[in-house]
Amino acid sequence: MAKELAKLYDPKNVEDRIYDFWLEKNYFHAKNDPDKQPYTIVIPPPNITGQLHMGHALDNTLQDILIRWRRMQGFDTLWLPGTDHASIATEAKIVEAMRKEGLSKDDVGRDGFLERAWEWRRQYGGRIIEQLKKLGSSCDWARERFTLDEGCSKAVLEVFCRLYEKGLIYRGERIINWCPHCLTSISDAEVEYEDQAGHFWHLRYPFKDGSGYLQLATTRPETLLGDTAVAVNPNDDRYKDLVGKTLILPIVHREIPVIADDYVEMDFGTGVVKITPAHDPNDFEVGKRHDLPVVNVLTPDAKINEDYPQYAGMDRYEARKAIVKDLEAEGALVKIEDYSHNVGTCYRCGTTVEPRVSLQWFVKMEPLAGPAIEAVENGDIRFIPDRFNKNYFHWMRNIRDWCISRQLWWGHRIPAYYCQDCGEITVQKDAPACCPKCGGKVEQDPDTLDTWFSSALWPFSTLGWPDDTEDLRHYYPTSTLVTGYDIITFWVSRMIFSALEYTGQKPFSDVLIHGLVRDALGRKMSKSLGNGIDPLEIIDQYGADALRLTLATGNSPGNDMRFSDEKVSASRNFANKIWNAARYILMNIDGCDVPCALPETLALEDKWVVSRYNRLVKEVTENLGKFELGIAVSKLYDFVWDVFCDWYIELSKIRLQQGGDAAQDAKQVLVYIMSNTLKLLHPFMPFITEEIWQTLPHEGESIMISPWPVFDPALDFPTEEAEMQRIITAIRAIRNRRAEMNVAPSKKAKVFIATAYQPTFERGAMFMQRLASASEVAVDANFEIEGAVCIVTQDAKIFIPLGELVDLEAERARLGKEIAKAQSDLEFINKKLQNESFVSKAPAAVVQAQRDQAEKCKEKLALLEESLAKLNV
RNA sequence: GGACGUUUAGCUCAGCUGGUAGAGCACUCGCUUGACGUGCGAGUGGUCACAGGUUCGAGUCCUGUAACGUCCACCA
Repeated sequence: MAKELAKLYDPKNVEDRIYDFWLEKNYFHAKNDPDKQPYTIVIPPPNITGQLHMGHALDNTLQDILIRWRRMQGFDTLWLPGTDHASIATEAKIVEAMRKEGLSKDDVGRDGFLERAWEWRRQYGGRIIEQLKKLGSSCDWARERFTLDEGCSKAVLEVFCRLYEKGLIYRGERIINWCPHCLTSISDAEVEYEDQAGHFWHLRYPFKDGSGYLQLATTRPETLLGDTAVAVNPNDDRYKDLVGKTLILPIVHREIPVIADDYVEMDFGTGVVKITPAHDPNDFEVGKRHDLPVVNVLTPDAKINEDYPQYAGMDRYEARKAIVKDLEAEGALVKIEDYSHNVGTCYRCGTTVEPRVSLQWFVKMEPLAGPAIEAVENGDIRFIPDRFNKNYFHWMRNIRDWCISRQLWWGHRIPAYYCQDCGEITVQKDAPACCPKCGGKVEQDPDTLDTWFSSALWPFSTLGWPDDTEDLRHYYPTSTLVTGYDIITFWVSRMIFSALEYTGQKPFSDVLIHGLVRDALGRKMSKSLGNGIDPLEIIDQYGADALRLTLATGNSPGNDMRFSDEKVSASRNFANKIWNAARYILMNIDGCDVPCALPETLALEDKWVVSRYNRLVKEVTENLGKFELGIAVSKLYDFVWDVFCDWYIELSKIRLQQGGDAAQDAKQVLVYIMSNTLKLLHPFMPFITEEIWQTLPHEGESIMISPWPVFDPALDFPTEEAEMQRIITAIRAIRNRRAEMNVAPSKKAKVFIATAYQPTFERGAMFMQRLASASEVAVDANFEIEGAVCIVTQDAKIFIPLGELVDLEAERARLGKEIAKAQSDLEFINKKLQNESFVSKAPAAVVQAQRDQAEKCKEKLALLEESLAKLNV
């Protein structure tokens, strides 16, 4: 940075250069220093299909703030980056790309497909990583991982085999959620429910013996093809005698029994339910209890299968129409009612999921959930804010087995081998040459694992587990996980039970939960709405620091936030403000000849700003410790703009103009406060703080590895702070009066101050000259100036002879107003003090404070009245 | 159906363990102030969603209501 700086801060000239400097110096690299306390964050790995969006920007800004802060505090920090292979999302992209070439998965085969997928990952997988760098993320890129890399895959195999041996992974025929578009099973967590308008079709199923019929209703008439029973409640007197009788299923004309099951609600509808075990999860359970046949009527892409030639090939909605028509023709349709119900959809593609019976692999969850619940209950793992405990507990306590097999090719292939001869299942890490039981030929399960199965291992698989590595020993368990509330169930919960089960340790101590970044109108940013804001465009326009500051400002754990251009430009303005404060200091110091330490003697205003700064250190550090990043940054904002720029820099101008020792002291304080404040600001705005810090006198080679400021009791100056505050109050009061009276700032005026704090105001005289347009300042304990404007503060009576400029009437009115205000204030306090129960029950200090205030109020009132009286003379 | 969150100045939001409400933006007035007009100074603007309760005292604690939002469960 040259001495002649541009008036405006231009991030484009700075950010890439600084980032390259950090990389070159290898500052992001975690040294694994056994003498230092570790602080570890593993990144929530973004999908390789993804582009950086605002959610990532927020998530990673928060992580970078924490990491940079802890690094400066002297921790051995590791922020471990990486990406997720995102099985469904990536596979869908590849399939789509192939479709455009006129190819299908079957055309290219498994190996050909995987080749394409890896090529895709080589080409695009690094894209989001480059985008994270633009944000300033100080990740240890040398440790970058990928969920499908060798190490992570090794961990996946290890876990799968261990769980299988322990009986916690099993294969079974269950009803699962099937996405007819992605053509794979998905877990319960991957289903999103939405309200959809639908219908109730009321149907009649006749008895075989011709003795009438049972009436029931369904929202999915097409599943009737797969009905294998009709159920009623065992306690339902209406139907008690009918249980065991046989019905004829309309259209199909198959015989099905009437059964009794508690699952049926008597008071809902007619109290009769058709049971389709193959196509409804509840019916599946009923079917199991009653040993009913499971009749599948749909193909994987949700078309009617070959068993029903008249409908075969129709998709489920076409079939519905056709079947309703046929039911009507057969006289089985009673009526159609409008009905709105919740329908499960695939969280990836939005297609309505189809419950489907199939052979899948599952993780038995109950034994794993126990310790996971306990770890949060006993405080080993903390959610911030803690209200998310409730979500977590609810999910964990009602957990169902986790369907982990996916009918996809892109992912970790299930290490299960089936003997083609004897049917033996062998689960092991390496493919067996032949069946260990009969020596027959074996074939590996074609399916892969749920993406979340590998991300569940992320905090330790990335550190080398299952091997006992140095990194694992030093950096694990990790410290903080930063993520949005939307993936607590998908990811956070699964990491917790996985870590406890496999490593015997928690995966992390604190989980900082943040909300969603919404648009300026509070809407979720989404592709379909087209209201997404591209963080890279914001960076391009305003700079990464401005974006980061915006995301940190007002950020409160767990709460959503709105993003708007106005906020970013306010942040950009703040960056510019800092830039100009630095410019001012650099213009006034001669090169780097100012030591970056406080001078031996501190003037009143120095002590004031140092004391304020010292308190800032404490507040910022404390709030970072509580994950209140928004509060920390707002304290910084206020200090920089209000305390340092608006007051201290203005005050410093007096001594800088005087020159000599006084000027030298002021320069030192300016440099000291500026460079230390930059340190506090660095985690939030890394680029600009580095750029400025490098130009100021400094020790060390980078702000990002400089020591974090520490609260110092020796820098606490409460007396001087209060003293300076009196002067500031007086200056404000004078400016206020002058503004009210429309006195041009260029018009200087004498100021006479009558006060009990004579020394204070004598010291403050020069400040008033500079900042309150005073031509000269006289201080005395008992001034009485005739024909002057009188300003009353709690500490002083200030007279300004502005005779010719004063509108007497206006002044009278104004004084009257002020008296009224003082009176009502006094009244308010007196009312309290006259309240016996207040005086007796409130703490003594509070009562005393009120008494003091009443006294001051009385004094002020007296002064005001006196002034008014004088004016009237 | 269950749980949670939000409701404070025109807008976006702070307000910790209860002691006469704050910031940024917007608005009004003034300013070629030797760092910055992406700026400086001064202002206008709020019965803190509503109703009860606890307390000497409630934006702050408790109970309930309403609106908006989110998550979970789900009756065919």
